Amino acid sequence: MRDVAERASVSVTTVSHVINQSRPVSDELRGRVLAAMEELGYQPNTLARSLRRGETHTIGIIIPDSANPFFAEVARGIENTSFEHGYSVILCNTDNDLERESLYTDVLVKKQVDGILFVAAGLSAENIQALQKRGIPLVIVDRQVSGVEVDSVLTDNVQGGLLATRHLIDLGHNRIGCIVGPSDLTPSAARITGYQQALNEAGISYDEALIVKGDFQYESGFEAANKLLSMDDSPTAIFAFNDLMAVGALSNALERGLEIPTDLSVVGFDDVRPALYANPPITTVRQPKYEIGVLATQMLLERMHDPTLPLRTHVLETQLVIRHSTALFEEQVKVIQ
Amino acid sequence: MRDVAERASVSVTTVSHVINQSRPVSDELRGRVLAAMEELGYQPNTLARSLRRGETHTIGIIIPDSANPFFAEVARGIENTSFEHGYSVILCNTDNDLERESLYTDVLVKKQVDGILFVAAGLSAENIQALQKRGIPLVIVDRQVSGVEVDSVLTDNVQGGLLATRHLIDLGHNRIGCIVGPSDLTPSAARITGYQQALNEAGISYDEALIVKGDFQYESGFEAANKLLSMDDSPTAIFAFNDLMAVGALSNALERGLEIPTDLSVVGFDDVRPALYANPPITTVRQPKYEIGVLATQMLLERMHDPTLPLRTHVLETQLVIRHSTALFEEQVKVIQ
DNA sequence: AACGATTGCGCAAACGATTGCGAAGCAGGT
DNA sequence: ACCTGCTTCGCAATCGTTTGCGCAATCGTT
Repeated sequence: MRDVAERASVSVTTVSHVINQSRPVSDELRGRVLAAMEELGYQPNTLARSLRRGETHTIGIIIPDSANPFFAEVARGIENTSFEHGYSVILCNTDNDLERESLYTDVLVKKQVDGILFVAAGLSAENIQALQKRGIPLVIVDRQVSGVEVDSVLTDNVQGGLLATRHLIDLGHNRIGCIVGPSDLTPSAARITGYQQALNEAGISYDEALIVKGDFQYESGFEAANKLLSMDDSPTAIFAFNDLMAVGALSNALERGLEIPTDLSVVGFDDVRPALYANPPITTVRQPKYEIGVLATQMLLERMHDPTLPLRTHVLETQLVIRHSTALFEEQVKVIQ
Repeated sequence: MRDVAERASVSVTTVSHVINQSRPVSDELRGRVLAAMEELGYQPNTLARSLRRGETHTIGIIIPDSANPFFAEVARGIENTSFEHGYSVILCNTDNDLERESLYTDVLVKKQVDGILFVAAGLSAENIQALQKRGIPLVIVDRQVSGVEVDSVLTDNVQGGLLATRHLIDLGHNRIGCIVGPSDLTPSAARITGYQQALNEAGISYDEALIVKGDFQYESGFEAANKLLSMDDSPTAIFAFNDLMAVGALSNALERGLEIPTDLSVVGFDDVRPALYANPPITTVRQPKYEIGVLATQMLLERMHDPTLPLRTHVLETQLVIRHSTALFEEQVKVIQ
């Protein structure tokens, strides 16, 4: 910048002002400065600017695994809208490792990011409050933490569980297997609630034996279905709490020679691409993944611009996407007879 | 930092030195400083340090789409090894938009990243040279650009095409449909070469009609297979240049009532999860995606530490992963008879 | 007791920008 | 001729660190 100033025979002050248009500059000088910048191939040093201005135009995103199709989509939503608003994003994968998560948040605050997006993160209420105390804008995505008020965007998992289960019940199923996620993850708990609620509505009793736990990965869905389908009184439908597990369940059923959806209905959750790619394409509960990312970063940006804003939490609706992995139970009975 | 110094009754110099262990400090003072830091909850400002030291411990990664399972994997490789070495990564998705790509590279140099990883980027030889002239460490991944020497890591796509095609030929196929990618993408061209080479070896003539173009997305694979399978003399096997298109092709075949692999063999490329999840699981040519990411960032780190290093280009081997979407053509014939 | 080494620390100048304050020049009004 | 008010620009402090240089005290030798 000094070089530019020199070449244009002006002060660095003036150079700064033509760059930022922060003060009127005569056409004469502006021209010289612009020319000098061009000739020198000058690129402003954002570090120095950030140091002085106290803003980095960078946000951090802390996420379990950006290679997981669900998170990948919300990450894209985040990255895209950040880009549109002139922000860069630092990507931090935690693999659900709490230590790595806190290591990364430390890095982010040291790097003076303007805000942090926690998606499905495991941080405690205390952690959050500590960050809030420091005045760091943040929003929590896809996980609610009790005991602290914080900006957050969630999806209505109870509703999602309800939708999926009702759909199956409407099709005539009354023994519905359930492949759930780790119980400490709030979304999973909420979906169970929705499941139970739908059973209640229909007067179907809740059978603990039909619940088997997975870890949201394909393999665990395969294994879970294996258990479910080798029961004496095996379910006629399976509701997996995410699509990856649903696909796993589907594979297991197919491997057993079952016809889908004739012999077994399966519904997933999330509506990621693999659900659509499956054969048959899997009925699922759609979460607006990309939009979640968009909304979350919009909230973050708003908070950054006005820290006094009241805390908000958005909860988004889910939507049942009916494809070809679910069918009437009556039909199945006929086929069997 | 000034506060810490004051509270410990030492100079900021000393504080700096205990933080960095860059100079011996008496236990007495060190203790006071550490205590003061603790009490104040002090976190060093990385911006200032970077400004002074001229290094940000941050790298940029420019990538078409981090939500694409292939790129997602290499991104994870990059992020992980960066993290291990104490580097953060700024994620830049381009969606193959050249303007966005150059916008992002500008941002990165202004943010003074220590290096840039271009994966499957579209930048020209001139762009690369401009960056090199500026002294910015960079490595190119998954795309070779001619007319300039630059660090890069590629996979042996010719070999990959060869492996896949030979496998099909060994199974007795001689009409092998080929779903290729955009022709301006170097990997696609190389795979075609491998395909042709394998045909030559076997004395099978190359039939232009069997080549149909896709865009590496599921849908285009579906459409391409649709064309291929409605030909009068339709192929008995399909080689798709990535797994997403292979899955699309599989879906189309299944929808037509074809049995896989009895009526049609299909092989993909990349070995991403969706290929494994498919029913039947798809035979594919594995690229070491994660390792590509790891290797690329190692190369970048090495160049950053020693800019005088000779330019290198690593080309990685592919590997045929045989699953259940391919079978002997003879058997097919028998079944038909 | 005197003298060079060694150890332990602080001063102040960077790094590359932004910005409050003030100075110079000029026009217009009295 | 003088004052007022714009307009246009530069000085220098500042953001929070790192680091070359130098000073003072201590130590070990002779």
